Amino acid sequence: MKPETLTFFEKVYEVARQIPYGKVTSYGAIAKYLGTAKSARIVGYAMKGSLDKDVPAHRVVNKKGLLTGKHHFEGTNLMQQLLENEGIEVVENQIQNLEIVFWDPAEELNKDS
DNA sequence: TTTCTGACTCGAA
DNA sequence: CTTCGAGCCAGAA
Repeated sequence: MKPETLTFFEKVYEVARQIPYGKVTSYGAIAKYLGTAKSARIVGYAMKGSLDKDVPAHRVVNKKGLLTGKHHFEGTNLMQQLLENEGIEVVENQIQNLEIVFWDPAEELNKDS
């Protein structure tokens, strides 16, 4: 199908949907993978809509591993609970061992899908 | 149509 | 350490 028919949102969903269990990525990483590294904020905006989809939005955090989008989840610690449930350490809204659990779509994902 | 607002990021002051 | 501006795209008013 034509890429032009795919909106930025849809592309974000496809990438986010493929985040492996126990791993996380950043808005910027997804944006960069899509070719628009500077549109990281749009990725975040897209994630908000992804809450109604089969997208593990809780696995997407900002570049520093901070749970900046936790306020968009039901509770104040739901996002953290979900991450910890996957074996990810979260302290003070920040992911621990980020370098270990970080998943870069640009390196682990093929555009050919 | 324009204008504003965001789960962001980087660089500069 | 903090604060600001710019860049990006989509959707609502």
